[in-house]
Amino acid sequence: MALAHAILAALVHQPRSGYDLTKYFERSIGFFWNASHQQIYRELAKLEAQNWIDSEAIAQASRPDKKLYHLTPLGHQHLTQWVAEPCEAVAMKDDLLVKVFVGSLVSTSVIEQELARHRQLHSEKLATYKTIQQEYFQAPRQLPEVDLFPYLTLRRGIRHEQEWIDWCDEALELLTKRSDDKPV
Amino acid sequence: MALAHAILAALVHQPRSGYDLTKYFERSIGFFWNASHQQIYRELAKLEAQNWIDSEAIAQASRPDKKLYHLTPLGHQHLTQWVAEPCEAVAMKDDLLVKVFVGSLVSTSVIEQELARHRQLHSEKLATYKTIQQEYFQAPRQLPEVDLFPYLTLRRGIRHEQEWIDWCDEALELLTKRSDDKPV
DNA sequence: CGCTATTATGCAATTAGTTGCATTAATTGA
DNA sequence: TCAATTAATGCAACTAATTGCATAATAGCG
Repeated sequence: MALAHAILAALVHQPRSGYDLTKYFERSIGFFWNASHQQIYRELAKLEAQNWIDSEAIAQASRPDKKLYHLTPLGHQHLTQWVAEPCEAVAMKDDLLVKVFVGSLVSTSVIEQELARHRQLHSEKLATYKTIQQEYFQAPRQLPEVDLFPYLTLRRGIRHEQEWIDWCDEALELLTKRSDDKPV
Repeated sequence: MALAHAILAALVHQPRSGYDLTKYFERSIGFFWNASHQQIYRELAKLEAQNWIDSEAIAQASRPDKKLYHLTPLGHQHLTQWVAEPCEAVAMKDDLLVKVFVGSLVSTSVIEQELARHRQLHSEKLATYKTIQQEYFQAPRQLPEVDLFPYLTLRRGIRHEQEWIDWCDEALELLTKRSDDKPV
């Protein structure tokens, strides 16, 4: 049910259309919960049927019409309740690690290249996060509470990407040192 | 298709039964790819039908009989090919972060308690990983290549859990400092 | 005028994962 | 001897997610 709740969370401060939500799930909340537009539209229909959200048809002149979804009091209540519930720690699930685990099946350079590539991907993501941090969160201790929480999730993103980079470096160092010892 | 490949990976060095695999997915490879026994048995049937693995019936006196699954040359070939393919970075997906994101909906202490609880869960996991490290990987630079790769995945686990703990600490520090300023 | 991009919404099929239930056999401890 | 635990395997129903396809309207460019 977490997609449902992620959508409710995205509607707390403002109404959004399915399209808006799709965009929103490509940044912000999408940094730790992603969903395709197909998923989002399907879920919106369910949520509206349950009366956790309702929709407002907006006719637009310069663009196709849209439906703006608002959180209902019932939806707000359910979201609040869900936030207060404890949840389990999610387990890692990462195919790259499965590949590394049996990395001895292929040439070391294949793994090295893949690690270098992922290091690059993560450092790009880190740069994105750091830009957001600099633009919106200059003085975290002065933030109003509503903004402190999103800031904390951004901090998690930054730490996460940094951790990835550091691990890639450690792994690459160990692998390259080894291939120095045993050249092909 | 990654569960299929995770199973193949688990069978590279030795044959295992569905039950063995279930146990294996509770540790080792399961630290970064988990699966229930129902999933595993279903997948084993598929893999055998594709001839990527084959089974050997083992009659046991002191226990129920079992089926030992072996990787076939075809399965080995597909696994090797899959390992060599590049893969995408997996996005984070974590309900705790969704909850923190809209943490302002509930009392700060609710979030603080949840963060403290997760900090505990992650430090327990970290302790598990560190024990494994000490028992099996004393001298990483002297490891044969086959063991170096699993060691690298363990290192990732350790860094990951440490990163979680550090983030929880940072978050708790920011939240408690704030609640000092504005007591209820 | 036609092409591409953007905005906007959705259905259908398939694959992956979760949850609940079920069975058989032996071991161990009360 | 009975109950609980461990070893062992699996089906069925349901939910969640991915993939592929489809449509429609407008804007902007050449």
